[in-house]
Amino acid sequence: MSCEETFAQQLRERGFRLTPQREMVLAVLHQTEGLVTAEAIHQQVRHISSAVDISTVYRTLDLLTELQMISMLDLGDGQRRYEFVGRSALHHHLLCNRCGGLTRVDASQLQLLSDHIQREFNFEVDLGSMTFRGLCGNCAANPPGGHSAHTE
Amino acid sequence: MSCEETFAQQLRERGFRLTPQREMVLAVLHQTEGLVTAEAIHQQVRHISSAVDISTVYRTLDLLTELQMISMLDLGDGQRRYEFVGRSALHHHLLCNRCGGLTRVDASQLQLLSDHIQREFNFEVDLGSMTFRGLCGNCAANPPGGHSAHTE
DNA sequence: TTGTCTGCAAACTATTTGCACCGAG
DNA sequence: CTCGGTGCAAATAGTTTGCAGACAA
Repeated sequence: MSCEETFAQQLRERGFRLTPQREMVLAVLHQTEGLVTAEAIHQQVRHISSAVDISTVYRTLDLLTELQMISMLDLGDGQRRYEFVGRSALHHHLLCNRCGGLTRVDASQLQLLSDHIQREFNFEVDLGSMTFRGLCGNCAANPPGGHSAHTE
Repeated sequence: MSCEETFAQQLRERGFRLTPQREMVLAVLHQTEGLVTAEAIHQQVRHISSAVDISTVYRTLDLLTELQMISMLDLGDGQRRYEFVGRSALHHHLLCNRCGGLTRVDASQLQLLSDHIQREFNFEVDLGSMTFRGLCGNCAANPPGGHSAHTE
């Protein structure tokens, strides 16, 4: 079953409606490799139909997240990012607190961890939305103002 | 060495100054069990000195985070939370995407994972700031708009 | 038809920033 | 005395919301 059919079906099951706006937002996410902001999605959608409003994009993103067809990432930079689930293998991210660098990491190795958390805490981890914060090798090796300067 | 002495020393080493405002913010965090928002810290501090501004609190929180004396958590609800490092054993959190429930989990079991990421990706994970998003047992068992029909 | 969805515009709010004065070192 | 720190106030900006009309089912 195509992703659009899945979408339509899930909507129907819950009494939601399938609108062109929702189809367009899903299509953009489906076509996009990697993370996208709501703003970027909005621009893509306006490419097709210029009347679509950003608030509709937000509402649709909430819906798609709820249906678990996309995953939402909040990197803490004040701008959420979204990603189509199934676009690539399940993965999580490493985010450097200093330079903001983002590394994508295959999540298969976290399956054991996730299973453990499920059993131990009865909590269903969404591996796709996980972000590990810390310091990348580069920033860890070059601390800002090691002993004198504090230029940032 | 007390936490205040550590603080004073770290500031000196970097050419920063020790001000009453900074001492107060640190004291509040030191006394507080669990997560606090900047707003809550601000209120506590104003209890002592009513002239302290929230922007100073934010600037101090950035500084303390940089010095790794506190850890910053962004749960994605538009409000960051802070926590004194060493207040309790290193831990991470499980955040339910639906009900917002937060569970604190001892991080010792993640040490292996963290070591792995360090070796494999040369990335220094900050375990204390980690949040696993997903669904708590309760919400997973009671989906929203729950046509409570199928209870397999 | 009917009740959901949308566009519009205004609101929200946590956080940031410019600036002139203040005070720690 | 210096120049980093602070209070004040205004700006920022992503996201949310109220509402009346539009439209999928």
